[in-house]
Amino acid sequence: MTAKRSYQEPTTTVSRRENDFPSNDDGFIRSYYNRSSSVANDTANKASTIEEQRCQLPAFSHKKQLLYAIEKHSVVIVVGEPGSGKSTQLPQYLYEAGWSANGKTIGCTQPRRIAAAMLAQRVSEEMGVELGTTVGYSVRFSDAFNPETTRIKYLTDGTLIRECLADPLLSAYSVIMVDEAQDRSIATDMLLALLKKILRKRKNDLRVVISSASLDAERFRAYFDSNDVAATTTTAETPTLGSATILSISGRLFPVDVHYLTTPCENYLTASVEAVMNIHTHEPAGDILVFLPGKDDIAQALADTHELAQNNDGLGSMMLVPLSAGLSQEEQRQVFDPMPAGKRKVVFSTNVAETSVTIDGIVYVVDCGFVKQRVFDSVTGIDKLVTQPISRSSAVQRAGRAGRTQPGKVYRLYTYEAFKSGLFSPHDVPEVCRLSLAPMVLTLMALGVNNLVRFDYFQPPPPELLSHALEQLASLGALEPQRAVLTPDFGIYLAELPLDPKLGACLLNAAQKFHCLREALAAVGMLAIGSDPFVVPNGQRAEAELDKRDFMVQEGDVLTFVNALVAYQETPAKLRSQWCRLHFLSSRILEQADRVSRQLEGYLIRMGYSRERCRQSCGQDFSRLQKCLTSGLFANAAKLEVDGSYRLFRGGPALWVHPSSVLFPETAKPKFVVFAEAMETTKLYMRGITAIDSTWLAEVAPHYYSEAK
DNA sequence: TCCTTCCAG
Repeated sequence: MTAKRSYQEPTTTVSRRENDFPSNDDGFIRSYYNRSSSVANDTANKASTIEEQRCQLPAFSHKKQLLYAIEKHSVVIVVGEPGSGKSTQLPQYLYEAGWSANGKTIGCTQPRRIAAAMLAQRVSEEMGVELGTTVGYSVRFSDAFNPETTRIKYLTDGTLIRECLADPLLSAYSVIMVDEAQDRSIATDMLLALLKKILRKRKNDLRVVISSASLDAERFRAYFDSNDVAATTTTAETPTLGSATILSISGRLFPVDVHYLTTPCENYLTASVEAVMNIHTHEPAGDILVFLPGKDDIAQALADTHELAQNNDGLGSMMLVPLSAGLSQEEQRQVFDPMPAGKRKVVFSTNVAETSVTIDGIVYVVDCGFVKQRVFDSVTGIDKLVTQPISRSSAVQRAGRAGRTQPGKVYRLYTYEAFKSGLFSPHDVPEVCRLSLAPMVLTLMALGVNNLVRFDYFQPPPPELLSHALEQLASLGALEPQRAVLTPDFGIYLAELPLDPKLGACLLNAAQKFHCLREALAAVGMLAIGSDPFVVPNGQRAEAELDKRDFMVQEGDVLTFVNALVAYQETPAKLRSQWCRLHFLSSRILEQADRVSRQLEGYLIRMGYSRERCRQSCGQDFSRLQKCLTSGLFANAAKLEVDGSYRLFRGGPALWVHPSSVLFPETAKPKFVVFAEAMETTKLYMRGITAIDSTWLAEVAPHYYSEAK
């Protein structure tokens, strides 16, 4: 039994918050409380027309202001909370005001594919046009637009960056709105920098709208203000434009009461279960959303809550649901199912529910205060998965999930003092400061950015990450010797491929040297997805493992995955999901990998490789495929140690075979391997392992390995 | 003895 935990009285919390929150985030937090809920909500207005609903959105009252700002400034930064209508309305206002009258397009980027598609759907309905005509979208693997007629186009920031490769000035667009810029993904940061560069060349005919949910707007303005946009010639026809200006749009969130622990908890898992039980026994109806760092935590919390609920009479009226990315559509659906009267839904979720997935009807949020984040170590070249305290903006975002449809409450499983202390940084560390930059550097170079150190980044990345990326690209043969220029026979093709450069190199080498594209496309498709297609259903471990033997080969995981994907691709489409169930394979993962490998085949064909070349198989000569994988992954070559771990040739920490690997049993361990990725979780694990012959290293990467060891 | 989340014509 765990000790009872007490929460501060909400009233005390509120008054303390207003008195001594640091002014920096004070405004943000308090804005939840001071929001007048005078704006009627959608359910109360079922009868109102689309046009009436549009007029009720907070964005509507700022329409004139926005249009004026965009007339006079080349960059407008819009700060708007969820529900303000900025993503749906702003592009429409611009369209109505004639910004696309010259045959140009108003683009609006989103960090996520689903958001782009859904917004396009919504806006086409509001405008009464068919999706794909005046309003369209374009994301990877799916689009609906017509270059002739589409005037409002939603796309992912990655797609727009790809469009830059073909049209460096983005001349098809008159306005580009970068939505959700607070996301700070590598793609968003890159896009901001590219747009700043483009603005210098398109002083008067391009407008940029940056929209962000955080109050960090000043930073965006400072960045764009340093652009020399207005400092050039001014004539009557081209009056001087102010550079960047800021506009605020209030949101439609309801007040959320914040509760902190009075004493720190030792274990966020037990604390979160207690919080759920407390809410369930003491609070009125309303669903609960619990934020936890990982899937394991979710499963454990769910089991614990289930047990506690069963042991307490009358508490069985809860419906417990897990939520994380990677669940099937079917599994995700029950998160959205409305509850019958008297039943309370409790969703245990990872970060997906913070931005990607929005669940209606959440009244209570339990926030454990932690998140798992990927961090890349440029010294070892190893990714880590680190559980760490969330940022304050993340805490605000999580809290906001309780106030979408009615006033709510958030229970933070940490103390107010801790929240106020340096433990919670104001913002998340942006991706450019914590991930491998090789893909970004490759794209920037393809766009003609040659001086990567002096490039005008939105936020300059750490030098060691940049030099690691340059070294990696050079070692793969993508750069001219001693020069930061892409090689014409390899580097520029590598930049075309939507892949990590290591995997792209495997693919190009398969086409150019090893003639095994059939399998290489499958291997790279699987590795790009990064998931294990073999599933182990509860209680069927033995059967699943037995069946996996049909695909398993001693050469390792990648070739085993290739066997599974090739077999999947040879199964008639109609039978595939049944075939997957029979063989304990995930049809979702194989379908994704198949889609990626078919898209990559399309790229190769456009590069001039024939369809026959793309279908060329290594047959039973697996060593060709193994060499091909070695040719891209040679920097991740490791040799077996006596304790069963592996070590990189250049030294470094002990690397372990993941228990899910076909090479996990002691007897299966080859002397030498290459792996696709190393990731530190509970231990430092290799992923996507392939057995190799050590003599191949000097053969495929002589510059890296002088001789076999 | 086990992996957070996104994304790329």
